[in-house]
Amino acid sequence: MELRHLRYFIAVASNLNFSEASRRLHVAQAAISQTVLDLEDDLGAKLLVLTRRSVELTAAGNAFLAEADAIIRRTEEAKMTAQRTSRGELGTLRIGFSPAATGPILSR
Amino acid sequence: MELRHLRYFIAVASNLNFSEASRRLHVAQAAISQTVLDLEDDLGAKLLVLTRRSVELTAAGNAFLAEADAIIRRTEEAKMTAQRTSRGELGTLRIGFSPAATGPILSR
DNA sequence: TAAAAATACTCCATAGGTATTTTAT
DNA sequence: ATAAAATACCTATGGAGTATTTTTA
Repeated sequence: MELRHLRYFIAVASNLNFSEASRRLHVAQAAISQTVLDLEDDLGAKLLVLTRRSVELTAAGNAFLAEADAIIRRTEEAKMTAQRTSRGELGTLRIGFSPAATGPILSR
Repeated sequence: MELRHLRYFIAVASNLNFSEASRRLHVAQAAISQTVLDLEDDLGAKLLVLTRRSVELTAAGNAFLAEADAIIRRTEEAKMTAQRTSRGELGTLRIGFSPAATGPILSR
């Protein structure tokens, strides 16, 4: 499983339509279809049912959609956190005495 | 960013050693090196510093490691949830009257 | 018949392997 | 000199595109 699988599934589940997801993601419909099938195969669970005139989520699909959404959001937060920590906007401020004038008085 | 990046980074950060991560993951050292560099590039933040005789995490690396760990664990939970829901072990039980004997008395 | 998803096939981008170089001590 | 990471290069897997078939209504 890769984030790509989650991103494509979310797009399909959000629109309940593979073709629409294809347009939104700028990825061919066949690629999305294949990726979602691969995901179902990896999970060992059906996520979608193709019904008359539309796509519906199974119970598993519903549950997984919420999880997938949370995971994608978390990856975005993780990226922000890394960037902000890197810039020194986030983290632990440690202040202390140094034995001499050798050590850092501010470190992270 | 894909889960592969997180998995490789976690392995390196856990062992503080690329070669050891390579052995554990059964993936060539060069591939891991490249993947972690790609990750740092994508994030726009250094995660590791190569110091004498070892690898160390930067503050950003430390923060990102915790996030990455949580994300990977969450993907595993999501998979379990989908499987269990699919098997009917998890979900919403809905019981009610049907107008006649036509509708389901148990649905999800 | 129409509209959408699955399948077939092809191609190419890139993940990953091997070999080598660089770096650090 | 040694050990480990980065770089170079090559190969091959599989992601994605186009075209077609299948399915559903």
